[in-house]
Amino acid sequence: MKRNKPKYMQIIDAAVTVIAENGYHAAQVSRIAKAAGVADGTIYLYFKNKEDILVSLFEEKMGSFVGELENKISKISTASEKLHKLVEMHFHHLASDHHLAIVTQLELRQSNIELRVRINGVLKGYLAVVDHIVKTGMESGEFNPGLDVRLARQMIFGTIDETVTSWIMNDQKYDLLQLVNPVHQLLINGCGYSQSTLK
Amino acid sequence: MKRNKPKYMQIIDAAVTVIAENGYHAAQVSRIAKAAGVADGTIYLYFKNKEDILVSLFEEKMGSFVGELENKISKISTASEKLHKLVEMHFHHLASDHHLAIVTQLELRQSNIELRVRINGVLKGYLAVVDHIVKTGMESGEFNPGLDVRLARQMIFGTIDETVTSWIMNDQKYDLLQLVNPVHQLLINGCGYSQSTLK
DNA sequence: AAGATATGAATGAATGGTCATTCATTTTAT
DNA sequence: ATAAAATGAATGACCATTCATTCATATCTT
Repeated sequence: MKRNKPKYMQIIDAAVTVIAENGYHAAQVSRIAKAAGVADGTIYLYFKNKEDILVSLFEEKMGSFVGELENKISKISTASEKLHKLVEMHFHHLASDHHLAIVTQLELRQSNIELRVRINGVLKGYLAVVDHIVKTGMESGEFNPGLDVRLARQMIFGTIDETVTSWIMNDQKYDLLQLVNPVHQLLINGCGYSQSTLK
Repeated sequence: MKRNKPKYMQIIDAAVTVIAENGYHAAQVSRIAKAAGVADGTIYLYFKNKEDILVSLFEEKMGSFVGELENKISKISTASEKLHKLVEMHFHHLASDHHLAIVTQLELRQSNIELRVRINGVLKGYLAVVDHIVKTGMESGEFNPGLDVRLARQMIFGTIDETVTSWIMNDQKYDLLQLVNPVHQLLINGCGYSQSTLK
């Protein structure tokens, strides 16, 4: 019903820009409307309320990303290489859209908890991909078979997320994609000294 | 001047409780005042504004923790054991005060970016401890000498933080302290298969 | 020692600015 | 001509902050 209405996407894109450039608190509905070239009231023809804009934004922008991710990763055989691709795609996705990166890493997190629970729902798909990689690695013998899958997932997601957030907070002064290899290396081998330091 | 005024701490403790139990948005100044057994106006004798309560809260509760951390860790010789102690103290600090854990992991993050920058200032001390551990390990040969210290810090902090946040979001259904060993193990050896799986 | 005076901590009702949301009306499409 | 979509001014709820006033305690005066 709403997916192929042009105004729907117009409003979402305007919201990303307004929130990224002015911050969550200054992102009044009327400002988003103006940026979308639409009347305030029009917003409410497409979204239940202001929060719904935020969740929809995340659903639209992240939902398709997870699809792509699943697709690309399914074509790779080793767990280590799957993980490498995950890190690369995650970094690329956000490095190629600074506005979206600011919104997801900083602004969206200012939402209340009820909203964050809904956002977590969207994240579930992403985390399922991580879990799958971990399980694959454990079964193939690439990864430690004694791993706690939940913990491994939390390490992988926590590390990637913290890396991106730091990058954003440092005004994207360096190239995020250059960190793909070292981050992947850290996830596989940790801080400890390891024989196989080459990818 | 303000540190030994009883009302100051009274208000901070009330704020932790009110915010943890009702959420940031429902934590009106008047509610905090009532919980502290104080008039609304009194708050403004001790705090510049509402945000100042939040930052002060974090400064008070976290500042002393970093001091303790530095102290304990300086008495340990190996980097791996230092890291183990860091994880243990971090988990213990939050597992022993659920209200504080909710406030730091969920509620405090709803603050605006200006405020988060101030919060990051407080965190700097904590992150310096992490950096120090990483450098120690690299010098002693315990850790991979090719590590990027910033990335290693982000992995360590990101993993710990994500683990605590997940624990909170799952209503603290399991014992956080039981995760100290596996998390430490993950940080040192990563997901990969490693000879030394015992601590 | 008793009263007079000063201090500043504490109070809480009132204020004022902000914005999300609504809806009567207009415009566009079929 | 009818329905559907869009408009944007008006509304009203919300809540941080203010400030005139109170009150308990300390200090001074005789």
